[in-house]
Parts: sequence; C-alpha cells; structure tokens
Amino acid sequence: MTIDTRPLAIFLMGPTASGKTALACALAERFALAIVSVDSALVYRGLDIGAAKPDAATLARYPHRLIDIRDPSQAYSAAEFRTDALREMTAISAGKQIPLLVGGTGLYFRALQSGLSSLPEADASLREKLAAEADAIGWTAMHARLRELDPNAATRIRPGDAQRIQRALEVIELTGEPLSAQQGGLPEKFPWRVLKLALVPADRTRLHARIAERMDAMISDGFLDEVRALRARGDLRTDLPALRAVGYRQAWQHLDGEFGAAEFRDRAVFATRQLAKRQ
RNA sequence: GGAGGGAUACCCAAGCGGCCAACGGGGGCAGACUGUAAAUCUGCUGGCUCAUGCCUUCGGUGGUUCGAAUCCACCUCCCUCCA
Repeated sequence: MTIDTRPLAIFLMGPTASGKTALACALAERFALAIVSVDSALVYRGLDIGAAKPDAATLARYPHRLIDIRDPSQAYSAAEFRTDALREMTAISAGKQIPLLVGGTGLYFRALQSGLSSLPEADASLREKLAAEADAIGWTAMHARLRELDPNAATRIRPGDAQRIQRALEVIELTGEPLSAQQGGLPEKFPWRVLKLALVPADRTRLHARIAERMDAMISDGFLDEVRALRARGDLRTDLPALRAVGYRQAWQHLDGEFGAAEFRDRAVFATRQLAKRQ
C-alpha cells in the first residue's frame, strides 16, 4: 500500500433543507477549511431567499466560493463549474487549507471528480434553431432524426426527452460526429484525496416538514418580492436555467396569475420535496 | 319548508348498463442521467399473488337486470337558489 500524498478535500453532500450549510460552517469554525459551494442555483446573483442562500452575515464569517458568480440572464454549466472549482481548490490547498465542497448538485460533484468528455459547450443560437425545428415537427420527429445520425444515442435517449435530444443533435452538428462516439472513457485521476460526507435524512417525513416550514419562512421573508424584482428587470425569461429553479419557477407562474398564493406555496413545497429526492 | 346540484381510489377529477380496479392531473414511491442537473426523462401507485389469476372498491341500505360506479327507492352528508 502506497501512501497517498494528494492533498485532502472534503465533499459534503445532501438534499436541500438537510442542514449542510450549518454543518459546513460548524466545521469551518473548528478546522482550517475553505468552503466551496457546489450548487447550481446559488451561483446566480439575486436568487437569495428562494434558493436558501446563506445570509450576508454567514457569508461574511464563512466565505463561500462560487456563490453569486453569474447573472441570472446567463447559463452556467457543469463544465464551467469543474473549471471554477478546480481553480478554487488549487488556491485553497496552496494556502494550506482544506477545501470543503458543499452542495446538493450531484452532477457537479461527479463532473468535478470524474471529469467530462471533451464535448463542445452549449451553443445558444443552435439550441434556438433546434427548438424552433422541434416546434414545427415535434420532438418525436427530432428523435427519429437522431436515430439516423446516432443510433446509439437514440437508444439511450427517450423520445420524450427533449432536452437530451436537443443536446445530442447540438453536439453532432457542432462536431460532425455522433455524440455516443465522443463519450466514455473518463479515467480521471482526481488530484485530491476525497473524504465524502453525505447527510442522509433518517426520516423523509421530518425532511418534508422542514421543507414546508422553510418555504413558509421564505415567503414571509419576502420571497415573492425577490421574484418581483427579477421580473421587473424585464430581460429574464422562464426558460433560463436560473428561473427554472425550484420555487422561482412556481413564483413566476403565480405572479403571472396562473394560480393563487396558496397553490403557489403548495406547488413550491412539492417541487422542493421532489428535488430533495433527486439529490 | 320548497326547487335543484353533488357525493368516485391519498387529493382533484372523468366515467353514466357490460370493453372499469375504474381516463386524466396532482401527490407519493422507484429509477435514468456526461456543458440546462433546483434541469430533463421513464416506470409503478386497492389487496393478495404477481400468470391472459383471485379478492375487496365508486356515501349507506335495499331493488331492477344475465350483468350496475352507471337505472330505481329510501337514508346520510355537502352546495346553490326560493322562502
């Protein structure tokens, strides 16, 4: 057995409302840790209350990296996260601290540790074009096209999975090669020795109760005003990743008049529970 | 007191004599996932067995019928309107 000389990093994972932030801060209080957020919603500025972003006082005392690094009008991605996180971790380790990666975005953790195949990044205009075509002929037809261009990918991707069909076609158009031929083989040797901690709720009912309580607290803390401010900008649309976040999407629909306040609250709670399951 | 409308599985809600264990949506559960991942998608969701099998369901009790969630009678509860 050889000695692992890689620097240590800690991964703290768990569903929303499971107490990750509190635990991370408690650990940071006692050890030489620097916190890096692993959260696809916290990266956006202006998504605070509804995203359960740690408050200013907490952030001042326990700085979190990779929070508030993007405007809601822009998309962020797993690949960008990987780049950003590796940069932050390198700096932290160089400063003789231990990086503490905290969050609930599983894909980001995976992308960070295992890497991603070298695929082209998202191309907004191409996606728009593909979406327009899909509007015209339907995603089933788009899936049929994928079947011709990349049978392997078409087998893996369901005909109803518009998002993945779009990405596959995007990659094919951008590279001229099938997506399936470009994936696989990620023998990434991660430059850190990872200690993984997972917060697993012992009892779903209790987690559900916490989620409901937290949602009510968010609402009384002005969640809807926060969303009104985002709408007032005028340049944000519901198909942006930032505004598809749990709670924000429902709040937006409510403010559009799709349903009342009580239904908004319930829908937001349901969506949060379902998110917690997937985490 | 009178005139109507309604009671369906955890919730909402179709069904209106057989093709109904009962459309659909929600919720719940399980699962997939390589640059949107707090996203996107899939399956299951009365019980027992899990087989084109059996059993118990559509407010309650009776009745009509070969056969009822669906028709009739009465009862219970809810809603609207007239008094």
